[in-house]
Amino acid sequence: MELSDISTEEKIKNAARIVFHKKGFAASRTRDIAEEAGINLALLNYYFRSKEKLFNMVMLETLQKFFTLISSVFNDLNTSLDEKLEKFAFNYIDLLLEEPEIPMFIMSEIRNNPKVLMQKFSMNTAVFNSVFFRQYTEAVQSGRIKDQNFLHLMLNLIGMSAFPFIASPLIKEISGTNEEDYFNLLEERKWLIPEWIKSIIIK
Amino acid sequence: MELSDISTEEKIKNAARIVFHKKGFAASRTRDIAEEAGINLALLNYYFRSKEKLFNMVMLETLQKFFTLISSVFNDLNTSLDEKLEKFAFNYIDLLLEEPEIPMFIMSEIRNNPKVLMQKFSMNTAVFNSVFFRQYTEAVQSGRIKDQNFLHLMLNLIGMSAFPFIASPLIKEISGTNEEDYFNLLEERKWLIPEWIKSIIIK
DNA sequence: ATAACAATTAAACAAATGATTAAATAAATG
DNA sequence: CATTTATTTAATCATTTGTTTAATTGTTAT
Repeated sequence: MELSDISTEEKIKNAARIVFHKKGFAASRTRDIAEEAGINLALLNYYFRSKEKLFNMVMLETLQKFFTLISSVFNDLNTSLDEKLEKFAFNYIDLLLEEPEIPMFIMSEIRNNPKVLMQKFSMNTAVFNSVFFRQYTEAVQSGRIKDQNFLHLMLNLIGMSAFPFIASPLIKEISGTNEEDYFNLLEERKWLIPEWIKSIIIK
Repeated sequence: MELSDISTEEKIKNAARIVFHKKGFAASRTRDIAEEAGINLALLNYYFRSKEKLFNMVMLETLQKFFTLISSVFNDLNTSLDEKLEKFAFNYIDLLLEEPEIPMFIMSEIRNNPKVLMQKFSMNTAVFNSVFFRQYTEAVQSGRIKDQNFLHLMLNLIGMSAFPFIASPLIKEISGTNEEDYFNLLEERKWLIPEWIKSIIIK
């Protein structure tokens, strides 16, 4: 019983993640999720109490994954500023190649739920109190890099990595690029983005 | 009658644009739109035949606005490559400061509707057969700038401009930046992005 | 002014959808 | 084995939501 319990519950959660990530909360039907999971509709409310509770669980795990990655790179005491740029682009794009819907999912859902879910994370610590931030500030003060708002760096680093996934359907359509070529382009960016960022911030 | 007809129809379309842009198709209720327009619910189906038709109209106008801007900058015969970078960042961010929801709206809706709406535009001409593209190719061949896929440039240019709007709620939340400071940051980017792009592509 | 047409409204309909129930089946326990 | 507990299912409920209808009001033209 133990095993099958976990199994069914996991099946639902996995299906919910797939459907919610792809279509967002409002466009996702509980029947879609039940079908995707291959289970009876009522089981969804048996294991989780409502569509909303199930969604919150998926959202929480997704944000967790995102911020765990950020924090582990940005708060590593053993890497330099440059190494952090390299590691972030590489690990983040790698993650998104496995789950390309994550950026769109997070951004589009947060525009509806303002800040409810966010506050459970110590995101400020992960980013703005990070070792990365300290190293950046020091590099500015020592005159090695330009004195630009740290937010610009974050927007450029995260944006350069995530935007190609967010805009993927549009870009593929207008450029006529196929799946494989687009994948190769993203692989290239793992190496190019750190170089680009460096050439942007260096004096 | 003429005047009030147009007025009511416009009221509905404006309300639809506001609601659809903010919440997307699936999360928008026809009743929301009617209320936003200050009209009776039935008038929505009287003037437009369905929620979907109304949505398509809004989507079409939004894409129109976006691609008109792109094309007018990228196909100007009287500006250089560098001037086009400057003009695009400036005009595009200016447009988005007035309607910040546009990027999120376009990207999130296109992930559901694959390519239906897109083909009505000559986007390929606006971007990949553009004067801009030709100037870029020539600059590469003459050895002035690096030989990198044109798509990287497009992703970086559009991404750097649009991503701050897409990620606005998330970034404001984790950085604790208020509305005014974020606005100033975006104003700064109108000037910074062209410089960044140049330093990325220059040899 | 009145007939014809257009615009507006309140009410209702029908389908979709999140949630619940009660019965059936499976598993665990003693 | 008998009983209790957990899981699963089919059917149903209640609400939401896009759309329609029928009546009312407003406008135009003869």
